[in-house]
Amino acid sequence: MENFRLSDQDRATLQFKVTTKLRELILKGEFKMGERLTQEEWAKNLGVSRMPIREALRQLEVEGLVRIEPRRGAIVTPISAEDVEEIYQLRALLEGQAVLKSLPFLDDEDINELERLYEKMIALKEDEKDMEEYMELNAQFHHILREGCPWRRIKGFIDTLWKGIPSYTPSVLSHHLKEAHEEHRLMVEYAKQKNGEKLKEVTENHILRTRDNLLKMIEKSEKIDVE
Amino acid sequence: MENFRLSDQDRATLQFKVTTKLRELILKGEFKMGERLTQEEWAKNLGVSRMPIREALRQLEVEGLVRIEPRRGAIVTPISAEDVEEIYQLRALLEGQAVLKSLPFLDDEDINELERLYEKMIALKEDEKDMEEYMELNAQFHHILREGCPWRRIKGFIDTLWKGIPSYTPSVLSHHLKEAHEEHRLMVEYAKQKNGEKLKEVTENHILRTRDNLLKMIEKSEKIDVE
DNA sequence: TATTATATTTTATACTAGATATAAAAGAGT
DNA sequence: ACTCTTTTATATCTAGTATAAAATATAATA
Repeated sequence: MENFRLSDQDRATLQFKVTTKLRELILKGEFKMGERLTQEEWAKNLGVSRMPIREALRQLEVEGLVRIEPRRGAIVTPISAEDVEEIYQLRALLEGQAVLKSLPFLDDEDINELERLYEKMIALKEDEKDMEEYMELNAQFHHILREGCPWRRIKGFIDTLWKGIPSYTPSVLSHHLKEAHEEHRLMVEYAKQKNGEKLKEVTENHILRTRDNLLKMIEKSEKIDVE
Repeated sequence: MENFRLSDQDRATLQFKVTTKLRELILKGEFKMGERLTQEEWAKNLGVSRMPIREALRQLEVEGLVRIEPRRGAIVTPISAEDVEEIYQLRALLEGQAVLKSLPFLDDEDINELERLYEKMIALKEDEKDMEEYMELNAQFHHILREGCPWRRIKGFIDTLWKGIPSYTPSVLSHHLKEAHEEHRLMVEYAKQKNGEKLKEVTENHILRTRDNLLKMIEKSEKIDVE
């Protein structure tokens, strides 16, 4: 009983739920490229009025998942390999900077939490159930690292990028686990040493390597689709 | 008659106008720190219903100008020196990357437009009226430079940062004009040469130097306020 | 009397639903 | 094939209702 962090504030508003639901559907690939998302249709589908849908769409526009044209509506713009490249390269750029600014503000409690999460991650098995858990722990790990950063905007941008990351199958993930574990270990190490520059460096490399692994996987799976 | 660029798409919706208006008011410092912005009050003030206000606030939240607490409403969070530091440092980071990715996609027409804008800027006088013109030309100049970049998200982030920049008095600006002119000249030069790395470098330095000038000015003006 | 707890009123947001305006599509006429 | 009109679909806006938080008043206890 030590973690009081709210999962995402207690945003129990309808608008928040609708945003989460639609984001999930888009990232799962439930919409075709360029498909139009009509407000009334989805209001019916989700059993709410049109306004929460409207507001959700406006937020998803900022996240880059839909494009809104005035008086024309929302057009879904799903994720391509180019998007993965963009998201991860920007994450490297921004999270590198964020952890550097964050580190001086992290206390012993935070560092302990990092280590605890690291231990949990290396203890996981590589089956489907545990990979979901891994995703969650990994997100928490990175979140704590940047949390101390006093810059509001950079944290907002990074959160947006995280929300735009499609969820990948366990097989994709398990391939990069060994490397990821070692990088995470180094990150904890440098955080303990309060070595900001080194922490920034390994964070950037960690994210860029993840990008390379994902792109390789996507390339492979696209080839299989064609055959 | 060669410039068909729409000022910001022809977003003639009420919601767009309201967002623009409220953003302007916040950046002008018309609200006190932490002041609550009630929907109904501003609906009356602007002569519209509450919904366009709601949507505007949600967008301004993403831009970091207000904070929305569920069932409590919008709280204005104005700009501090720390914010200026953050905005310009992030602009350097992101615009540097964006122009690098953009340059290969810029055609001769774009480069000519850059040069034309540069010529216009150096021809301006340093009085108030012309400084407003300078701000506009400068924004267009930077916009064209990054426009070719195929990454949606980075351009969205940069646009957000630009929207959050408070407008400064001519006296602040005129102090850095000579340096800015020289940097802009170099940027045109490197763009012509298709030298992406150099362009990135000078763009970053240009923005960071602007940051330093602004911070010095803010420091000075804050001292005057205290006396 | 002061102070805490509880009930009531007030205020503002979140939501629903209906009216309006606008843009794309279909159809009629040249 | 092209322009103009009509239709239809759908986003945008207004207005009214419900609900939650905050403020105030009332009661109870030390």
